[in-house]
Amino acid sequence: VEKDKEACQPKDNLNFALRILREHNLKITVLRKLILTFLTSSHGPFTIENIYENTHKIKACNLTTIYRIIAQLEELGLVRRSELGDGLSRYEYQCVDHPHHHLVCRSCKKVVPIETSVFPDVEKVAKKQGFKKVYPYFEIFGLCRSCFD
Amino acid sequence: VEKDKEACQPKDNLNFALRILREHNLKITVLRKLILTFLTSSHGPFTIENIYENTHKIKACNLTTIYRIIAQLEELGLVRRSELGDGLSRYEYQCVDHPHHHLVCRSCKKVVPIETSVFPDVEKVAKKQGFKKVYPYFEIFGLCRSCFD
DNA sequence: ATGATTGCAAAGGCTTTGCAAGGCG
DNA sequence: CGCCTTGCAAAGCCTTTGCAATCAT
Repeated sequence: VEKDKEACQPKDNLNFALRILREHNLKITVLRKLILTFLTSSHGPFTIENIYENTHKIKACNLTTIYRIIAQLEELGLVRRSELGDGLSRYEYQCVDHPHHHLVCRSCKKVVPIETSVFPDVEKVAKKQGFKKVYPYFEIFGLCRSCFD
Repeated sequence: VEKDKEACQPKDNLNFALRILREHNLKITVLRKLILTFLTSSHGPFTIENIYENTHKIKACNLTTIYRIIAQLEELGLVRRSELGDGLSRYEYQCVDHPHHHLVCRSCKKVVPIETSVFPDVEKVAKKQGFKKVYPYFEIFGLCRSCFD
């Protein structure tokens, strides 16, 4: 999915996502809206469990359904998946206007966003290696102050 | 485990690893040696399955054992784990003299090593975010030419 | 009304654990 | 010989699948 620039203003993320759903003939169900509302208004990334808990306290639902909806959103490019090294996938709303990398604490999984501009050569290096496309999103691991002894 | 600089010459990786094992009172078993020989002489990263297949064709062994040995090697800092996004952990021998990042094709999982010198600001940026230590190893995802339509 | 979506139960796939047998030093 | 290591079987966990019931348009 190619997103329009103008659609990514903070408050429009939810509406943009709903539009994408409609364009793909996907119905605007209560659960989809709840999940998207949560993701577009919170800083992630979140585990499936996180998303399930948040959603479930508002409306009874099933873990399986969360898995399915998130998979669809990822497929549509509305959600980005991150692997932080503990075997749990994490997800966050992906806004093309605010691409960023993650600085991740290996121990406590604390996540700090880092501007993509910090690594200006990524694209160039990738091209040189024969890559046609690189994602402006990756995880850099380390230990945050409180986890470093 | 802090590694000595002089120990990381290509042909010494195996001996270095064996020394580390001894220093930790871990026995030099046939399987441990086979796995380390494979890892120190091949370019990774490899899945547990990869390692198992390679080892098993030389000596009958059990998948469980491979998991256990690799976990120990990772704990010792001799092996580095990578998550490439397909749910399978991958491992490669980690030599402090040759830290590098991975450029990974999201589709075919092809891996190209990238010199850490290409991203000189990583450390600085991490420090500014309150991180005491960052690993000079991370994965950058993209699509290689053959997988890009 | 009708095709998409959800819940529930079960199956899958990778990984870990328990325990007895075997191996290294 | 004594403790570490391995094999085997079973359990754990997260995730996916099948199918019938329910919902959005």
